Order: sequence, then C-alpha cells, then structure tokens
Amino acid sequence: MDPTFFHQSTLEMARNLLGTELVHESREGKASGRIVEVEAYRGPSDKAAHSYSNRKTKRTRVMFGPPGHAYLFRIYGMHICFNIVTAPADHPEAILVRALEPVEGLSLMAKRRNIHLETKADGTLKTTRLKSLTNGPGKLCQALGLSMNHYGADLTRPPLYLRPGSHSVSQEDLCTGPRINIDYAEEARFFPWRFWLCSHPFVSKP
DNA sequence: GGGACGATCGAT
DNA sequence: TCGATCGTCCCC
Repeated sequence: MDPTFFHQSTLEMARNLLGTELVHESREGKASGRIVEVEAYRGPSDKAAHSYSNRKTKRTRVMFGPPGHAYLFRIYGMHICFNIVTAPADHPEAILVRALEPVEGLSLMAKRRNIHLETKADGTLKTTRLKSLTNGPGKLCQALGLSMNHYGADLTRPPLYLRPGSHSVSQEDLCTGPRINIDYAEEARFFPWRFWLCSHPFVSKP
C-alpha cells in the first residue's frame, strides 16, 4: 500500500480499508486475507477507545506515534487483537480489524487455528469451518500468526503489510453500525463506527 | 503490592 | 449464557 494511504482521516480510512488485503509473511509461510469488517476508535473523546482522555501507557504508546503502524493488545488473557494506527502523531486513533476473508495460506491458517478443513465430495471446502478461521478479531490474529512481537510494526513493508485488494468495493456494499462489545462506553456505544461489507459471509456478527 | 477487568472465543 | 485466563492499569 502506498504510504500516503495512511494520511486520511480515521473514518475515511476505515471505509477504504474494506476490500484491501492484510498479509503476513513468516518462516512458516505466507498467509493473507481480505478485510471485510473494521471498527474505528478515536481517542481522546471516544470513551470506548483505549486512548480515551489521552491515556498514554505502555500499551497505548504506539497510537501516539505516526499512522501506518500496528497496535496490538492482549485481551481476556488469551487473545490478541490487531489494529492499524491512524491520524498524525499525538492523535491516538486506530482501526480494529474484526474479520477477514482468507486469500492465501488457508492450510497454514487452519493449522494455526487447530481447525481441520474438510472437503466435500466435489473437492470444495466445507464452509462452516472455513468461516471460523478469520471471522473475529482474535481468530484472525491466530490465523495470521500475529503476536505482541508485531507491536509497532511498519505496515508498509514485509513481514506484515497491507496491499490493495483485487476486487473493488462499491458504496452500496458498505454497511455501518454501532461497535461490538463496548457496552461500558456510555454515549460512545452508539457511534456508528463499525464498517463491514453487507452480508459478507466472513463478518463476525451478521 | 493487590485486585478488578476486558475492542473474545467456544462450548452448552 | 457462561467460564477460561492473565497482562495491564489503577488504586491502596
């Protein structure tokens, strides 16, 4: 992705991320997926954001830097979530990637997720297990092999980067609504900052 | 130094 | 609907 892609406003970029591809090249191999669902988090006025009220800690530090880097955090003691830092330095905003459609490295993703991909008689894959590879923020990190070691990674170059998607996304394919699992965030819980490809099978919550 | 909690997941 | 599971952060 051209570095100038990261110089747009957070909400604008959230929309434009849909359809682009996230790639991770590791020793185990290459895995990638098309982004089909994201959420924007805009501290310091967004009560749902980790950077709310300009909270600058070891965890949120990277969001205060330049855009186009990886913000990862651990949640519930066992899962990792991947975000793209947006907005200029000292404006701590980020976009959570919530779901991907697998593109490359399906068997590697299945192995990392401990999922056995069954094939039907005609040789095509059964879709129920396929979906569970990457239809959630924790799942996609596991499938791509992302860990806290990727904290702060520059997303314009390997091993972890974004690239333009192979099909274009039209405006009517784009749905918006409130973000997931932020009931604690008072008025911010209603902000329509979740963006996804309407009725796409890999979206985390239809 | 201690304790409460969470931008989730998977089984029930 | 609920339990797992632990690093982070805030408070004492």
